[in-house]
Amino acid sequence: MARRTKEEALETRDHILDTAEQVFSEKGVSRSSLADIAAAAGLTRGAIYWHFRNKADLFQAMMDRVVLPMEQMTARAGSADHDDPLAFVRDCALHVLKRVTSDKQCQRVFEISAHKCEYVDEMRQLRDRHIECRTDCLAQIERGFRNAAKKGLIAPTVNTRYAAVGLHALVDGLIMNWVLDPQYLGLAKAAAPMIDNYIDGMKPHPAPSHKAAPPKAVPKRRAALAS
Amino acid sequence: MARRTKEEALETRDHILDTAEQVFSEKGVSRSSLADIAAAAGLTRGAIYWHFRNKADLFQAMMDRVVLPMEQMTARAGSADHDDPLAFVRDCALHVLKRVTSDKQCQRVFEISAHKCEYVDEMRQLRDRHIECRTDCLAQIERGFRNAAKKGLIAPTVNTRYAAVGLHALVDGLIMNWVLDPQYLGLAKAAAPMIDNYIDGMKPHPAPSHKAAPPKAVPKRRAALAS
DNA sequence: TAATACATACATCCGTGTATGTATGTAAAG
DNA sequence: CTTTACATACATACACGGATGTATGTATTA
Repeated sequence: MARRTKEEALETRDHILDTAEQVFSEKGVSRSSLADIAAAAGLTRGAIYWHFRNKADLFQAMMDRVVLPMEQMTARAGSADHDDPLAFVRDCALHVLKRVTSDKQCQRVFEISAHKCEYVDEMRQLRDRHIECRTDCLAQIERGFRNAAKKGLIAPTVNTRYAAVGLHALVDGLIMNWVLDPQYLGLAKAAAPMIDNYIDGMKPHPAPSHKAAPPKAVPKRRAALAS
Repeated sequence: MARRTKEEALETRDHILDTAEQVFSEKGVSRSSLADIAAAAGLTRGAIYWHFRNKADLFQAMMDRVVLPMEQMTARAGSADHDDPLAFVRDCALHVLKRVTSDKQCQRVFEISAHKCEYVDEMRQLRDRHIECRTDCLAQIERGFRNAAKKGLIAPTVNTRYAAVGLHALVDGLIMNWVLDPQYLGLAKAAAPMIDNYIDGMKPHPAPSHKAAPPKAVPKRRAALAS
């Protein structure tokens, strides 16, 4: 073969990334050679080395396709211009979970990053980025919680920092465990009741006050938890 | 050198495992050669091949030293012979978290299994075991919750299955995130309030009933969450 | 014609597994 | 109590494949 048009070259690049996802998912990152990926893509290593500097660069590009849009979802979870900040945080968490369960590519990439790669050496920058992203995410959630606390939507005894860390750990733990073995839980259906279980636990105790409920029709939150 | 006594041989074996922990933690499992480990231990590959069949066998032995005792902790979280099953589940979760934060070896091994190895090929059996262990753990937690529900310690609207999955995901997520970067959270101090936040959210709403509280003095659970 | 988009070919290194060497402990035979 | 014989606990040496990076070839295309 030889040179193809720029469009086709971009298709080739995407095809390499798609194939890399599958090969990484099957054999793990470090056990996947560039020859494996090239063969699975119907190409040779020459094509890969043309589009990417090395395996780490290829891996990075593969991650970016999923992580970049995902980061945008959490970036505004704590924005102050909502009349129900608590529900907004809830919806953001659910959006992330829905995304993972519905988007196969997202699922594969999360599975790879969680259980099929090692955060060392070149991948270490990925770890640093992961931590940075987590810090931002936690800050957003906590902002949302603090806004909710000001409006009396959260019991004043709740530590918003710990509550934010807890929610993040809950969502993160659910994703990690689900991608490890998707059939351990119908996550798509369980997501809402589980998140609500956590969120509702933060609300003031006395009664499901009539002040907070009416604005948005969410009557069956707790009822959905019934077995 | 030559043959040493059986005692010394066992010491050598343990020393190899200790060294493997450190090397794996630094370079990741797949990038650590047996030569690296041998050199770091002041030995040669011959010694390793004497005590272990190959790297996978060595890794397995390293994991067993931590995982086996850990599995015992969760194995009886749901036993029915406690008057406060809910508090017992809580204590089990806290014990696990305390262990991770206080036992350096446990911390390193968890870090390796979470972020420094790939669950593929030979390691796949480790994945299967991980899943099996999780299934048992979930069953125990759910049993504890059901026992608590019978005693009215949990709101009847709570789905015990989802609640168990949630608690496990929370603890798992906390551990994974903490070993990734221990300084993101003072886990030792945050553990109790965070677990209590989750557990308390499951309790019946109307009032901190006088029927359930008196048996064990747990007056300040929610207060501990105050910021 | 020159840059592009790959394929092909080559040199190098690294890790594994195994085979072999070797010195010591251990136990039975004398 | 020696001596012999064998198993143990490693160290050393070798053969092999496999992955990487780069250099070069080649057919398009702009």
